[in-house]
Amino acid sequence: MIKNKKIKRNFFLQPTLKIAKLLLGKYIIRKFGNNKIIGKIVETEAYIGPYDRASHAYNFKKTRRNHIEYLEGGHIYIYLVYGIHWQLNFTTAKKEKPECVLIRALEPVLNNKKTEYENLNSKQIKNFNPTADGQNSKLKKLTNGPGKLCKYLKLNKSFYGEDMTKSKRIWLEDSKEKIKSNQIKSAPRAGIDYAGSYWSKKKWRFYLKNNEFISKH
DNA sequence: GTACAGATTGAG
DNA sequence: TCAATCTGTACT
Repeated sequence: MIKNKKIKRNFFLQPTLKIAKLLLGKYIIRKFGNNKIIGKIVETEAYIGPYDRASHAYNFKKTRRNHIEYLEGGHIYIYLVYGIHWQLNFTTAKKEKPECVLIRALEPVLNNKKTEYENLNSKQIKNFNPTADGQNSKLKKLTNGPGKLCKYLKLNKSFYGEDMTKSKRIWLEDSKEKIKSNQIKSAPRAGIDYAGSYWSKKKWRFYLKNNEFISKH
């Protein structure tokens, strides 16, 4: 359940690995017109530049694409991979420390107001039962990957550098439930073999145990 | 300038 | 298994 409490700056200034875990169970609220698109975070990955070889900011690398990583925690770092898919990250740590957390999967939240579900009609939403659906549930496929959740939340380059603590169109809210440490699983990060085995084996990917919406990998 | 790979996805 | 095709890097 969503706790009507917006996440503030201090949250994003904690150690990055801690934030990656604390983000699990929190809610991304995306205001779109008169609607709210809401998703519960169920999978994240930490990237700790400049010493993390898998990070875009390895060795203090700074490019037109990644310079926003150097901002104070709480900003959106969004970029295009493979020329097609947007990837949503939140910056963490203090200014000039290029650390961030990638959001890899969400669980869509059915809002009692009108929530937008692309590719789903009202009948499908009504009939959806998250505990009884099969592998081919359309809703399940909607947000179980970093590129897909950006499409679901209608995010694009215009969110580059957006401040999550000030924005009127996207922010984070806390959960009423407390996530216990035994509900959190960790695993190696996805798609970073180029960084070498030392970094690609680091278990800096976190997800909620037994959640139906985590990404395939 | 050209070549190539990547924090991915969906179709076949 | 493969193609979609933007961004950054390593070369001519």
